[in-house]
Amino acid sequence: MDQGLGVSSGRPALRKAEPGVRRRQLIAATVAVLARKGYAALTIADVARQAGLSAGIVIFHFSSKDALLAAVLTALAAEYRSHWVGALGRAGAAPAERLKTLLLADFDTHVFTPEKLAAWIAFWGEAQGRPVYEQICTAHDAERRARIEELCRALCAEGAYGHAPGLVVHALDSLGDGLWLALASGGTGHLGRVSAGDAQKTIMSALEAFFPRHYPPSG
Amino acid sequence: MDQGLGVSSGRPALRKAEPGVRRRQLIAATVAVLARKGYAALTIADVARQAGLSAGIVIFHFSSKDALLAAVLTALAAEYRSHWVGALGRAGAAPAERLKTLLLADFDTHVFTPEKLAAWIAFWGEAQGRPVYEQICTAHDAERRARIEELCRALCAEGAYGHAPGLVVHALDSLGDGLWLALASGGTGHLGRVSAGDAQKTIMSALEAFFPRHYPPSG
Amino acid sequence: MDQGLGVSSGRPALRKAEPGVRRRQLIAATVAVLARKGYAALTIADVARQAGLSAGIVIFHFSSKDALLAAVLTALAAEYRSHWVGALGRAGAAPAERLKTLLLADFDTHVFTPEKLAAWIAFWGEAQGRPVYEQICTAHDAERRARIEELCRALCAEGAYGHAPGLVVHALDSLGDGLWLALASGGTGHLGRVSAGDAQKTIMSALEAFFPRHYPPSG
Amino acid sequence: MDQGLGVSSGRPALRKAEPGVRRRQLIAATVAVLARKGYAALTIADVARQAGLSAGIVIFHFSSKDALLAAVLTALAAEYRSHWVGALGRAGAAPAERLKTLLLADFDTHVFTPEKLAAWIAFWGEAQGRPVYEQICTAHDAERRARIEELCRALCAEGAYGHAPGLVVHALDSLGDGLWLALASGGTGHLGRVSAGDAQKTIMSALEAFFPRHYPPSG
DNA sequence: GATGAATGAGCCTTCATTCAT
DNA sequence: GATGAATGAAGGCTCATTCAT
Repeated sequence: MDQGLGVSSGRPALRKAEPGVRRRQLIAATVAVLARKGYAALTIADVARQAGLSAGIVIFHFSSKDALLAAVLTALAAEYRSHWVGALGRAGAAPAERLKTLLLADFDTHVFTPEKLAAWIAFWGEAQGRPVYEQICTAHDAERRARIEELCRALCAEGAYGHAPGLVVHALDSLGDGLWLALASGGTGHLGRVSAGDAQKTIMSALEAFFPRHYPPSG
Repeated sequence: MDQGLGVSSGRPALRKAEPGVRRRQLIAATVAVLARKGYAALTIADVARQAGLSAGIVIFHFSSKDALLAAVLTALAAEYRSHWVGALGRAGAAPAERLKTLLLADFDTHVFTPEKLAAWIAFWGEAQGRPVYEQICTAHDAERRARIEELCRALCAEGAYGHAPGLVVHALDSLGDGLWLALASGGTGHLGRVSAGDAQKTIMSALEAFFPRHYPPSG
Repeated sequence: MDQGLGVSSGRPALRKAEPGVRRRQLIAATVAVLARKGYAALTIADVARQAGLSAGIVIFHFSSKDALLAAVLTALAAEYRSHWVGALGRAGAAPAERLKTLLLADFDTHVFTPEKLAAWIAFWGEAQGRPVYEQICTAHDAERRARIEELCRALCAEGAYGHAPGLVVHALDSLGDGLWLALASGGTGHLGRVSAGDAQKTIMSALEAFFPRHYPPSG
Repeated sequence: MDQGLGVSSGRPALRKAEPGVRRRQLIAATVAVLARKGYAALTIADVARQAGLSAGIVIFHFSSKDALLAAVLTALAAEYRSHWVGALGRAGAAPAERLKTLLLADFDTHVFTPEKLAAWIAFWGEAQGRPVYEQICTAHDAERRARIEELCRALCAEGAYGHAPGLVVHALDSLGDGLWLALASGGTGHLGRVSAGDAQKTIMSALEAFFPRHYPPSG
């Protein structure tokens, strides 16, 4: 359910909204602008217009454009983490199921809308030379990667595959990022227009290839 | 051999350089600034300073900042294509060798320096809403993808793997992009610091998983 | 005794303060900010923070920032006048004593704190082009100057000094202003750090020089 | 002769003016605006308009508004110093003549136009809390004050006046500042409109009072 | 070709003022 | 009376672009 950045923007401004609502509204508006115009072209005026508010209020709530963008990335990262943690919580105990759940969660279109994907990519592009952005992501990423690693090691041990688990982890993790890229940019990522479902099928085909005894090939 | 963007920047300006040299010099300077400051923060003045020239001359040679950036991306794409085309030309006739050659070529550190990778990522991040950038990449990418697809189909047919070739192509292509991301941003892409060699090993482990009869596992 | 601007600022806001208290509190806060940040950098938010109140209430009580500042200057001028008028009221009948009392009253540290001096100087600096400020001061100043002139003429007549009384008045009046400047800015006014006592001694040395028969040299 | 800040403003902009001319022109324009609108109300746009140039060029030459204002004060201080140093150079050897020359030099209307006086006062008003401004003035002031002190001590010794020389110095120095204030603000300084000639007469009357044997009373 | 002063559009940010609560 | 979110008008500053030299 959309509790995070899903505040629909464009509504008329209400005076005295309860605390936090304005921030969420402005963060959602920023994501929308980020997806539409990219990072470099985004202006505070765009965000304000998107939210149906004035430019002054953006600074009032976030102090600066930089702080707003950092808050947006933080919110995206928090929502991302809370999604995969939740999915893992609802998954069974079998490592194979858990790994599949974790990897496919990235392509749940209910949460990761094209807009949010585009916002992510925009941040990736600007992360170089902006240690702030890298730091915001790194903590969460490390946690998720550790889960993937645990599960891959469990599967490798159970299935006696002979893979170097580190490389498999690296491959599955990078594959996910690459698929997001392909999904978001539909062309820049070397591929034609693909859907989230295609990405999930691709993830599965990789799992089948790496761990055939745990994921019996469907084809 | 085409050294493309290899013109070292920062050298003192030479008067009366033959046409084309200045352009290459400025493109190399732009790549350097892109890697250091990212797309959004790049200014014409930065590029000029990096090249040891004046801001006016940048506009003189490229008409506008947008045109400069388009020229940079075009040059990167041309160099990229010429590299894999060349590698494929030097490879043998066996599909397995050709596929490996093609995929590993992306991580030849002689050509794809960290600086250039960073520049690529910067463009990816800004590609949304800038059809110009997508168009520049798409033509070349489609060509490379067609080669990968041919080779994968050949391997699938030869090895009777039962994979859906389309998914494998998608996986291998996206994996490459994800690895570039990991390589360039060392953390943002869900991963710790990795080397180009790690990326190549990871590619190989995927090839071994998808096509075990063609790439006998090394572990 | 009228303590004027002596309401200490920074205290927690009291609800339902009787009218006039809030105004005095805000005026005192403004003086404090004026002394700390100067005229140009003063903001309503600063004043409100200094008073422990909100920005809205400042406008509520004074209608506008300009009106607040005019009220502050008016209050300073009123307090200034009431001080020298009171001092003169307590002085004897002899012109020499009365002149000395009047001139030294400007340096009574009990009333003219460094904070208030700084606020005065800030207004002086901004008085050009702001006729409002000049008007507020002129009326009171003229009155005080008339007293000085009366007394100087009396002394000149009594002592047969041969001075042009107008020039002596001008000198004594300007000297007072110059000493305030030196006192307030401790360096900008051509002088090192000086105390109010030094200023009073300097005033006395001028009186001794101009009217030696009335103020027998102490040195 | 007016070499300092005397570049007349308002002239049409010439391309490629020799270096330093634009800076002087902009400093002169700033002085004019400072005199007309005061420190707080001065904007970069005002300065540019006064100089007949664009706002951008002000930043181009001075980096920031603060740096421009510091440059203006520095220029005023340098011109001030060079004026009294020059006057002293042209004066005779007698301390009495030298002191008179030094003190009256402050009121040479050829150099210290009403505009410049107003600019000085504006800086004095803002000097509190701006250590930059105080520092710029202090060095020069200390030097001038040392000269006054030397001369006063010489006169006191020669004339056996019995004054405390320190107080006389303080009085003469502060009197000068106070007279500038009176001159510049014509009312705020407790006085009606006065001329530079009045100020010089007032200075002379103080010298006559302090050192009657050196400056025989004219009245 | 090359330079760099100059312009002007547009952005971020500040801040006095308003007003619903 | 009092608060503080919200607005809107500037203002300082950046930067792509122009152009005289």
